Amino acid sequence: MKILIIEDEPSLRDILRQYLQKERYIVETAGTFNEAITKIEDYEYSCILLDIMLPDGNGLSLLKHLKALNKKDNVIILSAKDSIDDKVTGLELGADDYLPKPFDLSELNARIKSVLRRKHSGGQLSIDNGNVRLYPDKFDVFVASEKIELLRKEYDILHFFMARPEFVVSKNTLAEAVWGDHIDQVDNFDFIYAQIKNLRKKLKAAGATIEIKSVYGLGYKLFVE
Amino acid sequence: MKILIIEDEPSLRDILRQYLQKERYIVETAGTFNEAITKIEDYEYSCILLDIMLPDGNGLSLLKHLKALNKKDNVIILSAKDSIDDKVTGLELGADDYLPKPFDLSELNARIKSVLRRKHSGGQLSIDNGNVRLYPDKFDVFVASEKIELLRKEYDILHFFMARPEFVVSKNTLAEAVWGDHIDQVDNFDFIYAQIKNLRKKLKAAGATIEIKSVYGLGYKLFVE
DNA sequence: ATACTATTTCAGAAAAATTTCAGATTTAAA
DNA sequence: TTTAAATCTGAAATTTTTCTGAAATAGTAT
Repeated sequence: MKILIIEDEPSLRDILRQYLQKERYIVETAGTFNEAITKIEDYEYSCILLDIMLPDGNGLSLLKHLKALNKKDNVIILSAKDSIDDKVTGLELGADDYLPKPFDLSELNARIKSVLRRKHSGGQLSIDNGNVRLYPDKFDVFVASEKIELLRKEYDILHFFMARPEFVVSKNTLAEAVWGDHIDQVDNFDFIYAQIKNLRKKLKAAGATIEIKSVYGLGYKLFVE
Repeated sequence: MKILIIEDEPSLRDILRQYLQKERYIVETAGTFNEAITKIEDYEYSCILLDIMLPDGNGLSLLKHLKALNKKDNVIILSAKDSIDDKVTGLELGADDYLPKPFDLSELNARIKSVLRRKHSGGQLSIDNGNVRLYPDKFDVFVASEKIELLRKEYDILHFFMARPEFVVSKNTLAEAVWGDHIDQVDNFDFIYAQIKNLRKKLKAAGATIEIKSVYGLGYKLFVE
C-alpha cells in the first residue's frame, strides 16, 4: 500500500506523512510538480494525494499526465480553496475524490480507505451513463458537469437504473428494490408512475442523454443516448 | 472534543477534570484499568490522558489494547516516575506524548492542544469558510473578525461541519461525531433539531455567509456563501 | 444545599416529499 | 378502427420530516 503525497507546504506534508505512516501505509512525498512526475512515472501508487496548487505547475495537468501514461493510480485532490471549478474539472479528469482544506485527518483516512476498497473490490466511485454521472455515496448527480437536484425516491430510482442500463426491469422488481416493503403483489403502480414522471422531467430539463423508456407490458429500461 | 482521564488517584483525577472542563473540553474519567477498557471500546476519544501506574493493570498494556482495537485515540502518558523506559516503551506503543509528574496544568493544556491540532484540521490553526473562522484549539469562532459566543454543543457541531463544507452528513453521523454515545440507531433527533436551531440563529445574527442547510430525508450540509 | 447555565424533551406548527386520485393518452392486438 | 389494458399527467391528499418556543432535566459553580 504505497501512498504518494504531493504537497509543497513542508509542515502539512510532514503531518500527513506522519499520520499515514502511523496508519501503516508506506508513504512517499513530493514537494514539486517535477518531483511528482518522476515518481509517478516510476511506480504505480495505490493512492495519490494531490494538492492542486503547486509552485511549479498546476496539479490538474498532472492528472492529464497520469491519464496520458495510462496509469491507474487513484487520486484524491486536496484543495485550499473550495473551488467548484477545480472540483468539477478534477473529477472530470479522473480524480477519485476531492477534499477541501482544511480537513480532518480522520476524514482523509476514511476517504483513502474508501478509495482503496473500491480499487480492490471492483467497486466504483461513480456510475456513468451517457452524460450522466452519479456518485452513490454522495447523493450527487451530474448531467454534463452540471449538478441536478433530485429528491430521495427519484435518486434511488435513477441509481437503480444507472446500475442496469439497457436492461428491462419490471415494475415489481423496481418497487421491491426502491420501496422494499410494498411487497405483497402491488396491483396499483400509480406511485411509480408519479416518480418516473418527475424524474424524467428533471433529466430532460438538464439535457441528459439518457432516458427511462417504458416497455409496454413489461416495465422500464434505461436507454442510453 | 472528548477527553478521557485514566487516573486512579481521586483527588488528582478531580483536579484534572475540573480544569479541563473549564477549558471547555468534555471530560470522562476512569479510575481503573477495567473501567478504562470499557470506555475505550465504546467511544473514540480526541485525547486520552493515561496514568500508567494503575492498581489493576499496567497502563502500557492499555496502549496495546488500543492498538489491537485499531483505535486512533491520541494518548498522553502521565507518569509518576520519570522513567526513561516507560517513556520509550510508551511512545513505541503509539502514545503521542509523555508528561512526567508533577506537571503544570498549563503545560498539560499546551500538550493537549498540540495533540489535538495534529489530529484535526491537517495541522492548521484555523478553519475558514466564508466569513467564518474557527480556531480548533481555542474554541473561538469569529464571523468577519467579530467573535461570537457559542455553547459547547453548538461549537462542536460547527467544527464538524466546517471541516466538511458542502458535504451531506446524516444525522446519525453527526450524532456519532458530536455526542458519541447515543449508539444504536437513534430514532428521535429532537436534540439535534434544538442545537441546529440555536446555532443557525447565532450564525445568522452575526451575519455569517455560511449556512447549515437541511437536506430533506438525508441530513445537513454546510453551505458556503 | 442553592443558583445558575446548558442541554434535552415535548407538543404543536410548518415545510417538504410522496402517494393517491381522476381523467387523459398511448399501446397492442383483434 | 375499435377496444381494453397500460401508462401518463397535474393537482389534491396524505405522510414524513424538520422546525420552533417553552418546559423539564441535567450539569456546574457558589
